[in-house]
Amino acid sequence: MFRTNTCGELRLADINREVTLAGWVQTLRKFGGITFIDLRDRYGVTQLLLDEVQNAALAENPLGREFVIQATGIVSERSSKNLQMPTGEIEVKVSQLTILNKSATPPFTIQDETDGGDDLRMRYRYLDLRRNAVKKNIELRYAVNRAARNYLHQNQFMDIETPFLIKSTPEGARDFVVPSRMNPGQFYALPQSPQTFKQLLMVSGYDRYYQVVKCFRDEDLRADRQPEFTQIDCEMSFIEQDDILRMFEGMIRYIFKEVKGIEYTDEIGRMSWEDAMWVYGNDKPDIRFGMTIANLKSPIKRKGAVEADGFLVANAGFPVFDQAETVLAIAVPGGAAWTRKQFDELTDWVKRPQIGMQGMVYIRHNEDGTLKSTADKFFSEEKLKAIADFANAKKGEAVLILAGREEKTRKAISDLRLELGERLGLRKKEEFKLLWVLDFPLFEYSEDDNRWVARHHPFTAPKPDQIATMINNDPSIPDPARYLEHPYANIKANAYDMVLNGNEIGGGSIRIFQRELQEKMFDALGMSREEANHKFGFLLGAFEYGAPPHGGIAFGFDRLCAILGGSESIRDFIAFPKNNSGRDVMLDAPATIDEKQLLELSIGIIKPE
RNA sequence: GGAUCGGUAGUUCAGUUGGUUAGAAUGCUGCCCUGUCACGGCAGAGGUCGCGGGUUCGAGUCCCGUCCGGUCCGCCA
Repeated sequence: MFRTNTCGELRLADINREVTLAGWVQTLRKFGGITFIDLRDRYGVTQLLLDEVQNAALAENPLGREFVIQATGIVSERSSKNLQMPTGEIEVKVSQLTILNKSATPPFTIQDETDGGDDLRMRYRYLDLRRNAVKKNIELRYAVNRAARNYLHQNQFMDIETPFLIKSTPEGARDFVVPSRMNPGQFYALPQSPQTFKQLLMVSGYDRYYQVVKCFRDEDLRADRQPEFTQIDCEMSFIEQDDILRMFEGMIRYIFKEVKGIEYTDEIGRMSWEDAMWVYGNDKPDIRFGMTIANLKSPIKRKGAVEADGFLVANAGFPVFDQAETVLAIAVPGGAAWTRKQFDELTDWVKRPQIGMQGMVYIRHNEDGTLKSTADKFFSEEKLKAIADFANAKKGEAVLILAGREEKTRKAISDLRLELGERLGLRKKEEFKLLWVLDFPLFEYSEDDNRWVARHHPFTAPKPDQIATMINNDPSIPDPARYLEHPYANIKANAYDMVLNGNEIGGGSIRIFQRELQEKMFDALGMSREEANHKFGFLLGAFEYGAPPHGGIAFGFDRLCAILGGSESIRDFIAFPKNNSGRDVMLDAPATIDEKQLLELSIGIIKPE
């Protein structure tokens, strides 16, 4: 037998057994007569003890870090124990040691706290994966995968594979393309998601489908974005939105329980997209903390906003506010005690190009009830008090106010809110808060193309009571400046996102399942009938042969794992990730290919001048 | 496409106002050590300061270009 046990399982109860272990040399600790070896495998670390005889043999064939060895010996109680490690009460007194393979000195230490930088770790990813810290992420990923599959299987979902070599449909993200040798000049595309296939499976009657599947998008990357990533992709027939929400609340609860041991019993809130944007400035709000946004220039009363004079800041003779499209405020706990320097630092933060605000106005609501502001000149203390009250700023808090163009200011105050939440320690890693965001707009207006684009994707159904609005109105936009007045601007989609701690972890929709409505959708997106037929004729055709009502959802598997693992970066949860230029630095891919290969593919390289 | 931070020993980093022979820790090599587990002690090797150009009596340090890596915006669901 190659090995009788793993390096993680021997205990006091195994004393006096003869065992054989195999693994990697983690460390060597040599003394005059004896040597200790920490032997590591996937399951743990066990200490080996070499006596004088073995030690002498070691001089002939020296060991080094990461050598692969096999050791046979007797399990013994240690004379000095290490209770930090599970196997710390025993050691194996080696009688026979075989070097199975040598190792070069690794370029970084294979420890929990490695001395290797990211680039180096990625270049030697196979060594990095030996580290406990990375291994536990990969294990967590498998646990999430297993839990999702178990739950879906228990609920009659079927895993059905769909092709990777498909047709390019430039709508949404850029496609990765693959040249076809047998069809010169023609290309496959890699799927951005199995969207149309899962819908076809619904037409075929496989009424509950799922897949843990790779998807590909040729767009620029981030810490939480990879060119190839994994989705838990699901679709169901004969359901309404509520059925899907409940089914997948069940799944996420099951995952929390199985993977984290957390019973997530709280009701999962449901918030409309409009409310999310209004109260949090963001369509994926982090609801672990408050600091909700008050709109100082709007008369509209909303959930979470205190009833007050909405035009609080209008016509005060303060040009910054008067000229702004919108004026938004948040209240920061403890902010009244901040120094001038702290406010200046935060002002610089919002003025960075990434945020791009001109400045920030603030009001201190002091503990003694007085109010002090950078805009004192324009507002009486009563007015400041009214603003503070409207922004829900209690004594000891500060009101931070940003003013400017609607969209930019809303994004800025949302970023500011998240930044402050981070700085004040309100975004606790070990706290998990789920939320559904519902009723997204079906369309977004594209200034570049002066047409509507699908916010989610072109197969998303409008709310049932808005189908008529869509059917009965011409999608064309006569005056781009007034696109908001077009009936299409207000059509809401039967779409939903699941949000966890301010991250979109899943999103989906009820789909269009009737040919007429689907054609109308393509019209609305400015796609001619020919173009629609060329790109999606197969789907439109399928809709003529008894397509059932259906809908689905897809979860970002890598991101879900990262959040459950308490990390910002999804790369730690992917065995072989790419860097932020889309490169695999271990393989050094992508790479050029031979002239001969290019010739076979009928491809020439155009050099930009 | 843009912004920004970084690149110095195998590795992680320090390097003052431009000034003699570029340092530390760790890793590596050798010797000593029978209870370590971040073992300890002594000695030693190890550098194209990313690359190219410029300014200067003199550049790791200043300037320009370029390559590589990180983060973000645009983009992306």
